[in-house]
Amino acid sequence: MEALLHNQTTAEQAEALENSRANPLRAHELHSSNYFQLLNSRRKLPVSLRRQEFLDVYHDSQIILVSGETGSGKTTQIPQFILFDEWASGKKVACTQPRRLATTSVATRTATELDVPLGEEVGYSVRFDKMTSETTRLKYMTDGLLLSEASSDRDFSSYSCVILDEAHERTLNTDLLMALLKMATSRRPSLKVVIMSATLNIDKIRGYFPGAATFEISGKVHPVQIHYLSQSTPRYCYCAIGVVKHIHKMMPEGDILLFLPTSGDIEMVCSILRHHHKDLTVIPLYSALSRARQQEIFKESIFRKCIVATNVAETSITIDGIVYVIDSGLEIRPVYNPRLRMSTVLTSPISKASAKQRAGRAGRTRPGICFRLYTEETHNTCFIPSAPPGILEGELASQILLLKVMGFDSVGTFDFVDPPHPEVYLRGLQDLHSMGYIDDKGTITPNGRVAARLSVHPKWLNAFLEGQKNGCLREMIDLAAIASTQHPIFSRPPPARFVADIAHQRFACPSSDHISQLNALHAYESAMKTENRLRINQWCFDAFLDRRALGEVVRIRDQLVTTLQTMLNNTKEICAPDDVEYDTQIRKTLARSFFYQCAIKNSGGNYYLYKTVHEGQPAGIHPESALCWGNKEWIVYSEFVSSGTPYLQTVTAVDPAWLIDLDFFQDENLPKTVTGDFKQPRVKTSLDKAREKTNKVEEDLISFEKLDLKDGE
DNA sequence: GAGCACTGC
Repeated sequence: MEALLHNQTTAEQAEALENSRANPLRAHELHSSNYFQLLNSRRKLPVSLRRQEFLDVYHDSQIILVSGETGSGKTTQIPQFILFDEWASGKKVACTQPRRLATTSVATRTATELDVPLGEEVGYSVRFDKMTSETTRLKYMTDGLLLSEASSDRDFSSYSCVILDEAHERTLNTDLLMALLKMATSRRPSLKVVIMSATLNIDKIRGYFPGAATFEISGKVHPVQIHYLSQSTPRYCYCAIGVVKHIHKMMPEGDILLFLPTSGDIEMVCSILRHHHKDLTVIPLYSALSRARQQEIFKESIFRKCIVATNVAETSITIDGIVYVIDSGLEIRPVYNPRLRMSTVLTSPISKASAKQRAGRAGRTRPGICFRLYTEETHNTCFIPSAPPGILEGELASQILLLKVMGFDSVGTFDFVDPPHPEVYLRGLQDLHSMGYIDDKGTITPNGRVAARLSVHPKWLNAFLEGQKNGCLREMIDLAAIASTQHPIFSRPPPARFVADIAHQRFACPSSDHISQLNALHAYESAMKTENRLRINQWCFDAFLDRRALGEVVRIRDQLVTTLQTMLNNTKEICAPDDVEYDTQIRKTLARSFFYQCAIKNSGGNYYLYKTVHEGQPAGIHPESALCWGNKEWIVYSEFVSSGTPYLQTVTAVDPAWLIDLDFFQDENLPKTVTGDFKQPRVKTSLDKAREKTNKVEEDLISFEKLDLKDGE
């Protein structure tokens, strides 16, 4: 490698080094025989044939856009090309992925290809899992992790090149990184940036980097024949069942992948399919399932497999051997409503890009067929080209705070690929201000700096400070960790939902769901001390607690404890679970730190039991809550979500006396009397009707013949 | 007249 000149290498030089008996990255070691076998197949990849061309482009530009479909080998090969070219720089090459699993598996693959132990020259870094060392020169990492590194080093000074992979997905983190890298390149001329994306959405990104060079690679995929319905149907579940039946009875072997929007649909379709086809292996797949149950899809089966999945199978989990894809054309999408501070989820049509991606899942190993349960016209006229970027869909308070802590003050005029909606931005600023993290001028405060360093939502810092006063800081940290896991700790598997509810009773606190959660977490931790590993699984199973989620809670909690060590050292815990005051102190702390998320009994209306104080929005309490009967006057809530019906989730009863001295309640915000009828007529959409029908289990399934499928494309 | 997904720090 010593012979290679920084940013002046040729493909010939690099390939000569790759061909040599000794490993160029580890001069004293010889290549294994497996290495040469792999090298042989790598050289046949479309991208490898154009290495010199790529290097020419790379040498001439600071920013390079690489577009190419799956199967081009760009994710594993391009970083290696760059690694050789940047070797002499002495700095690292970073390659980001939007997901943890992709990060670790692609790093493992690349380390094998370069014939080095994972964690040495090639490593990865994701939250809670690092495989890197001083010798690491090529580092795969999640986009979120690079972003958090950037918060203390906005010049990316330890890297000579940053590669953002899957940029077309436009995750919030990737978008932020693109903005930060664009600025960093003007400050650091030696920093190279490579944006890798699928071909479909590249125009927007190209417009964002006007001077960037482009490099396009063709992919190697098998053709997929597309069939559309000639007439659309609201009964997508039954339609799907009909198509599965047709494929299973009439078509040659090959596994089936069916995309449905919700886990409820999936469980229903699975049970009907299992009932009617004993010679078909039917497997549900969605992210809330345990790892073990997700692994079922990879198991060998003597029968044809039919995997019924949500979006997870679109990007996160790839399954080989799929020949038939059935696409309902629907998905669940979360959208944040800044005006109501409410997150909503709705079933909506997917994008053309998603439809293409879903169809592509049929052609991974050989030519396949995709059945789309919508008409060609629907696809062409109703589907948007690609999913909206994440930055337009969510709440942005933590991202604004991050940019402020990095020293970018006028975030409103910040140069993004897509600037966030002004209302979301203003709401974020307003929230940060009311939490005391920015001052009247919009400058970050000392508390704001601490909050930005937390790995949970910044709003939790106020709960920690309040907890410190009331002697329940540890409990607040536990609650912050529980709120940050991706799955609830209380497991409610569909077939045993009500059994689970009964099992959860042993943890229930009648006045607070937060305390119920703490009870469950603490019971789990004491079980961890006394039971062995195998027994703990059984213990969680019996208690209907999600072990994966609890494990994650403990890891997040420990991370928070490390970040907040000084604060904890200065805090005396005066509360213990057997204290009479324990519950009261926790509820009081929650009340005083989440006062802007409180709701009051809605005496005027009988349709929604509560209304939020801040927004005056009527809502019910989620049926999972112990407080759902509405026997408490004042509550604070953790989440306000709507999937049609607005629900307050994870609620705690509070005493209004705890709130009265807060600034927030000294003005007109405090309702003296609650009047008014909040009963609102709701309009039923066609999707609602569709759902209703599919939820009724009927025996007369639509037979495939009646569907009248016609050939498309 | 409704207990809907998926990522990341």
